[in-house]
Amino acid sequence: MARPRSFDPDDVLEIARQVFWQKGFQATSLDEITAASGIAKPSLYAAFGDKHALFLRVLDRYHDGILGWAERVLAQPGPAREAIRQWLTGFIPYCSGEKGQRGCLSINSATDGSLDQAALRKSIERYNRRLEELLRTRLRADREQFKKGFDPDITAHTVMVVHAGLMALAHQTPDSKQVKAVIEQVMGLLA
Amino acid sequence: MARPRSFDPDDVLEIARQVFWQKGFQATSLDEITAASGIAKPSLYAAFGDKHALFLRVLDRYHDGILGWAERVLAQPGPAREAIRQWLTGFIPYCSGEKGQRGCLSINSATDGSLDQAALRKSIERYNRRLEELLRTRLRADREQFKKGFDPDITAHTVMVVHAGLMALAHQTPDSKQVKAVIEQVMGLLA
DNA sequence: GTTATTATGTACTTATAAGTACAGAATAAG
DNA sequence: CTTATTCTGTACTTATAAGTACATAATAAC
Repeated sequence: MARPRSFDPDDVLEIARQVFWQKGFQATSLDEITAASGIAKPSLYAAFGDKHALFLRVLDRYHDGILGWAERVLAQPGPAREAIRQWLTGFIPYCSGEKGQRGCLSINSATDGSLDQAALRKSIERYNRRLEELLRTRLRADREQFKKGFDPDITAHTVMVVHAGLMALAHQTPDSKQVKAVIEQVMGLLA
Repeated sequence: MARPRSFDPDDVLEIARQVFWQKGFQATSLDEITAASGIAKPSLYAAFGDKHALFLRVLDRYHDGILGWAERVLAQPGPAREAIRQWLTGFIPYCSGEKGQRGCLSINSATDGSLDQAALRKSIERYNRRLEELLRTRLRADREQFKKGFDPDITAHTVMVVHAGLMALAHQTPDSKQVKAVIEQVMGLLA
């Protein structure tokens, strides 16, 4: 028995993600988000809390999206090697060329010194832990396909490092061929 | 025939670097730099220009420091493999444990969406190009030490990606043993 | 010592952006 | 239709931080 909300919170989170992703947390003003979304500040504050809380919601959403996708790709039948190759390859559009310029929202946030609040660190940490767990689990399961002495745990972490590196260097708009070549070379470690 | 400057600009750049590195460009106010350095704002403006110009000076200095060190390490006699292992290993204190938390000033800046001014992008691009060139040159020179089909150019870039990844993940304070293990595994690509 | 010149420190202006007060609009229940 | 309740938009307050005006201090040349 009250006036209903005039917008879908998910739509606003989607728009906020675009703005935050483009300019970063600090440099994004709420006025820009109200301009992009058409939602006035009091409504944003009522729905999401302050700027940090809004950003946390956006980041969690971003994490969930990537984790869901990773789960699907890494659960594929066939050799672990191919699943992981496909996982890495899937990032190419996001870490090369024009679209890749903004890099990864999570890594951009992790490297932003002004964002070391506990909640954000926790969200990022959890995301990385889960991603690495997916890789590790898959590599462990297919252990016999690899050479003797193959260490799935270290390899999972190495793949995380490569992924982070590709996303960090994405801001220089590298060529997609170059990214592909690096992935192919790294696949040499999965043997 | 005038009043001499009461401070060494290099000292101020050193202090500014610490503050910028800890908190990031946006979150660092000039008041914090005046507090840390004891130099009042008008003197900073007279000596360095505005905040962006000061940061650019700091970043260039940072780049020069790492490039100088890389040049020394990579010019070492002995196998290229060992030189590069030593180069990567040298970053361990800066990408693990408490001290590693702040990561790499250059990568932190590259991933900061609010910093996409031309001058900064150029400085970072040049830095990365030079580093990769040092690696590539060294790998090319020792080409015969590697297996047939070894590609020094791609490998140089892969090492850059790993380096960037380690620095990006540094903010989670990983264990130095884990970093070491990743480096050792990646060294498997230099064969 | 005087003077021209450049640095320093205080205190200011100005702009921007986070967060909110409040009046009015929209709905569901009765 | 009335009313309680919650949302919306305008306009505000407040804080912070970039950049500067101006008076003063310190030096080198003469």
